[in-house]
Amino acid sequence: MSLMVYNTLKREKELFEPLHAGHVGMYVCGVTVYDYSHIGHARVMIVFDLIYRWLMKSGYDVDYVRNFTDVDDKIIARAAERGVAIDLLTNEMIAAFHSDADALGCLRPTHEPRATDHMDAMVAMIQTLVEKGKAYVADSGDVLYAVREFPRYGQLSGKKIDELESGSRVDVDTSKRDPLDFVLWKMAKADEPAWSSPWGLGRPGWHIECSAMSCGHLGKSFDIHGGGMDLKFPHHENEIAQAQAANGGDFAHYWLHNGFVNINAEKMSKSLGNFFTIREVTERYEPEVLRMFMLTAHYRSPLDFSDTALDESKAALDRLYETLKRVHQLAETSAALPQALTDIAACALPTDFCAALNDDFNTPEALAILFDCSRALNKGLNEGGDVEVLLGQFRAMTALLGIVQQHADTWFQRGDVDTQFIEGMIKERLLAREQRDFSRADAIRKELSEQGIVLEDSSTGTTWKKL
RNA sequence: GGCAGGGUGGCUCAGUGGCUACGGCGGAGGACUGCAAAUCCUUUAUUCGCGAGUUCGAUUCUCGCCCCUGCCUCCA
Repeated sequence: MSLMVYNTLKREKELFEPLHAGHVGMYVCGVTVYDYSHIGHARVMIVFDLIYRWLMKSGYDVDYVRNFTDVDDKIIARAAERGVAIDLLTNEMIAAFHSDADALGCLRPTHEPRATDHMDAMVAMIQTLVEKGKAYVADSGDVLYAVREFPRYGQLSGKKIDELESGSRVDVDTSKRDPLDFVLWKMAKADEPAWSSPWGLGRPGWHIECSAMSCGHLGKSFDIHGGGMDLKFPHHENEIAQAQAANGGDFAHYWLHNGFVNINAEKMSKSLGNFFTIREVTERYEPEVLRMFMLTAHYRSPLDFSDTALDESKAALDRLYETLKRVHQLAETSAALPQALTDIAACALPTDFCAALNDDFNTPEALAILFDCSRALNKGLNEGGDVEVLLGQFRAMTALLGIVQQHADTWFQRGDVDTQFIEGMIKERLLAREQRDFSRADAIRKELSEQGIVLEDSSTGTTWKKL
């Protein structure tokens, strides 16, 4: 089966063919670590985590690199504001990022470089650009990239230099040869962190960081470069210009961009105040709900965030967990544990599920297949048929998507609950039912229900869950 | 203004040149149950923004129009 991916550079889906057989190099732009990550970041983490998982499942040896931008104006400002050292702030935010990503079920990339650990590579790349006449030292002392010296500038975004300049909102900086020229090396101001370079003390511009880190880990040419839609221009455009001009290689072959998380159909942003951090959301919803929510839409589509949408994702997930719960019940009563419960690696994915993911990572379609499987499984469980194959598929699909990874009881019985009290009430109700004292039984159920506890009677006994 | 991507049932979200337009949420009816819950079954868009064209046939291709979002400044 072959993987088709939408390549922003070509503006069409194309067959994915890695540079080196059996191996994939993937670089994804990470975050600037000056604050907690928001749900927009969560989308990038989850989207590329899924892509990472699918590439590995497809048999590729994947080098997945995601950076941390740990030197930047915002970081400097935030550290000053808080009166703490920059390291302290960035280390704290990186730790927070990891705990968020882990909670969302994202696997750690193979490499997570920090910009400050790659200064030499950045300086070297800038030096090459200066030597090749693609960059120059401006009157301000900053080193700038000369966009006019790179004829293919605009290949990714489809923008033309002249069109960009007419109606441009860029403030004209007189030290620039062209208003679009961007900073490669910024001269240090007093009290700012600085590194030495042939042009004096300073620090790198944002764009060169990613070019240096990606090429440093993956080579001059590699397979996939990803990031959020808004990074297409100017960030990725500039990365291409730098890397191609400096290395002469073709840089990344496939450019993948995920759509935005919107609030009320508008882009989430701090200026609009419609901004949620991952931890704010996961305080109110299980992290898996957020992950599920991200998978319900195709990765390139915009995704409207709301409590209603989250509630729907929660409901959808509950449905899947109901199936799992029944499987657990089956396992408890049957002599031999189904292999699918003990050995997920041995479980095969359905062909149409694979086809969905091979079609530009179509997770909504993949989920539809999962739900079909869930229904078939429920039915098989109802009718007492052989469900081994279906169960294996169910487990394999949920494992790949990174959802339904908890025990059903953990999922349904979480939160503030007095288990002993509930179990006691259930026993009392059972007794009442045996004596056909249904009004007493119903009173017990009502009392529990008022505490958000729902009872479910089945042939194997009564179970409960918390709403 | 330039560039990019959209408009599919009450909501959400897939998809295809032609068989009954995927799935989830919600609604209705039924089976099961002492009654529920959960589950299963049935049902819920003569129709895919509007108009025209291509075609034997278009929601799917082409053109025009209307509307929405993003990028063009830091941004996932």
